[in-house]
Amino acid sequence: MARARTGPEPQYLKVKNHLREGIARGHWVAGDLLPSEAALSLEFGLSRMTVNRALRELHQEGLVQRVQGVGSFVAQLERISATLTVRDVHEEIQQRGHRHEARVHRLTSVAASPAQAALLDVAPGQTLFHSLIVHMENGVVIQCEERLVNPQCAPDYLAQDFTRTTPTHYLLQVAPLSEARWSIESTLPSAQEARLLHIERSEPCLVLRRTTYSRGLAVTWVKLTHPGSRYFLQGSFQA
Amino acid sequence: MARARTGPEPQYLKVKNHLREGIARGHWVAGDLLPSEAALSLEFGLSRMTVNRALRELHQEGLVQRVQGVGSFVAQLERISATLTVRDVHEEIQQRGHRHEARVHRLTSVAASPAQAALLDVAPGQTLFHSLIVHMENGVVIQCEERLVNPQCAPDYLAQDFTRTTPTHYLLQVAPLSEARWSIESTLPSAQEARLLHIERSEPCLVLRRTTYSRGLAVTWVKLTHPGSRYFLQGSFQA
DNA sequence: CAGTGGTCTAGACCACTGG
DNA sequence: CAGTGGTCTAGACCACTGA
Repeated sequence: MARARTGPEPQYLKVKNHLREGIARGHWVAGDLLPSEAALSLEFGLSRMTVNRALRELHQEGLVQRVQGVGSFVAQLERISATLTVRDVHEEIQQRGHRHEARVHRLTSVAASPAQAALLDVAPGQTLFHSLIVHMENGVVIQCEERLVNPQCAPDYLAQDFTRTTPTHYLLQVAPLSEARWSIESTLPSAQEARLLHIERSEPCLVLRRTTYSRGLAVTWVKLTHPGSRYFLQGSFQA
Repeated sequence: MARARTGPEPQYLKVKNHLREGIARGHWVAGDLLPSEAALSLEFGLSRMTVNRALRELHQEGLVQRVQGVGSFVAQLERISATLTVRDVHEEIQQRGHRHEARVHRLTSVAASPAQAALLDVAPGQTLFHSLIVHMENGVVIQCEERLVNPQCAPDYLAQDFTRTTPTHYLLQVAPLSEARWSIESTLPSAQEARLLHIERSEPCLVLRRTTYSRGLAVTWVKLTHPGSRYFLQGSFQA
């Protein structure tokens, strides 16, 4: 997807880069007023629409603050944002050129406890699917995946072979993703998790919890537990 | 900044929402070909530019895959992305309506060890600034901030009063942010960190490491250590 | 070749801001 | 009021794809 144009650099990108570099070099600092669309149109000899696109995209990227009737300003970068991408384990491991294996420790239906019911926003006692799967990279356990699934959204969940596909992959096919809420924390593993991950109960774990919604319904809740010594998240932020 | 228009919904948003809902409802599923710009122009009675904007923005948001000469497709959402925002501690605590306090335990210059030199991409032995600050929310320690700073980028770093401003805030003023690389992991604290955070050495911590660049130079490296029991990251993903 | 998306123009009308 | 950004049009030319 990276831009692979053969032709010359688009004009709107020239404007974007001009402003981006000016900001990066400190020519304009946070809070400064940038040239207006009209001024940039003249300076670059472009139509206003083209300049507008450059400024609009910088705004979408959070680098520029725009106020109708006033002007465009360099944004206060008090927050540092980055895109956190949570990939499907299978895909992530394969991309590293490694071998992925999964062991299904549990795949059953349960009557929702009050706590479980709250996670998926259903009534206590309602039937839910519950799975517990351990994922291995080249034979080493790196993730323990405990999951609750709303049967309404994926009635055939229990019939899947999760040594051949992953719950994430299956559920995304069955129920198009519309929203997700997640959290990341650091905790000690439960006795069961320690056993499944082959670690001591004293080894810290990176835990990712996520609830996924489709068409306004909570489809699934998942807790992904990783040994802290074998897993971390990373990313970068540009501009 | 949230859209607060008084007038009617813009046309390009109508098209965006139409497509977004179709995807969320499963009318089109991952890999499906969406109507062409020309088709949508006719359907909605809009110019191609307006429809183009709708599709382009959906592409930028990762929901749609576009191939020149072929068409626009519903993207494979194998990855779940979210914007991870790392805020300035001070701002984060104030936003919760709480009181922020900082204690400066170290603020000195050091000769870079080989390991430290590598973090900021300078020569070993070069002078670096080293700070160790503890941040408290309503009197409770929630973050231990260890930082290395390149003196070239912030020569007056040692003269700042970090009980009144934060290093993040100061450095963003002095050296405009152009790039950052970060990682998140779960580890046990060092003896020093445990002491500063008032926790046992057996309590897991959420650790955020980040290197920040300005004008191509590494400005600062920071390690933010949080007690796992008192801190976690969270976020959401839409569309 | 016809159909797609990628870009660009030279206008236009509007809503909003500040003096 | 003049100046700003927000949106929209009806064309245009181009690069790319697949038949």
